[in-house]
Amino acid sequence: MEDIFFDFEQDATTDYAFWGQMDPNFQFQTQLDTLLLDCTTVSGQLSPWSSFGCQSVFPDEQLTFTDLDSQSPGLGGGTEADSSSGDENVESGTRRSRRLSAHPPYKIQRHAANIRERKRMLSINSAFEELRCHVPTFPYEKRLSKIDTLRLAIAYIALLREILMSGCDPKSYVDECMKNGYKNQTNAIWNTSDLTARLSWIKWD
DNA sequence: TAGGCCATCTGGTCCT
DNA sequence: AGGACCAGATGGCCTA
Repeated sequence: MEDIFFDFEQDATTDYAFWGQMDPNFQFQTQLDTLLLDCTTVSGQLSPWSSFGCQSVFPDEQLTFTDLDSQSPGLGGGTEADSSSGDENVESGTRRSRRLSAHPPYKIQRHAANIRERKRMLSINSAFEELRCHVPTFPYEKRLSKIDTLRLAIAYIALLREILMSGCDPKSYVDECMKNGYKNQTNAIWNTSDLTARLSWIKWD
């Protein structure tokens, strides 16, 4: 019996490693997260996912907008810096317009937009973090990437739907899949022996 | 070292 | 008008 492939690059099972190692940007991320969560507390506008506890153990530190300015990897070192660094050789329209528009009010608006964008991305990331908590993973598996998280979630939902439609006991259904291979109608691509193996870790009681 | 993944900045577009 | 959303560009980190 052949496996159905959900095509998750299939490498997730081959390069297991302990994950959760310290992110090199952890300190900055922590401060930024704290700031943005503080903003959320005030405004209450962040995604509902942001209230979940996945990142709740960070030290309680304060960060000002000035700190953001100085610590952000991109600010001061990225395209904005390039456009004002005196590189006269490049005079593309984009650069020219950027240079002309880099007056203080614009920069303030741009900086505010950057902060909103970072906040938006953080809310997306916290949603991904929450989703990671809901898809089956091995205890020793490395952290799923965003794309793998989405694909595994799709495969997982498809399998759950089929279990529901079958009316079988979920554990028996998974056992049957492990034994005989898994067939479904979707054309999603993920090695289902991986998926069912993951599901075998679930305590069904 | 190349490739994958990610965070960030940025400008454009859409929406309220 | 201002904010949300989006996609492209860029650079850093990590791993095979």
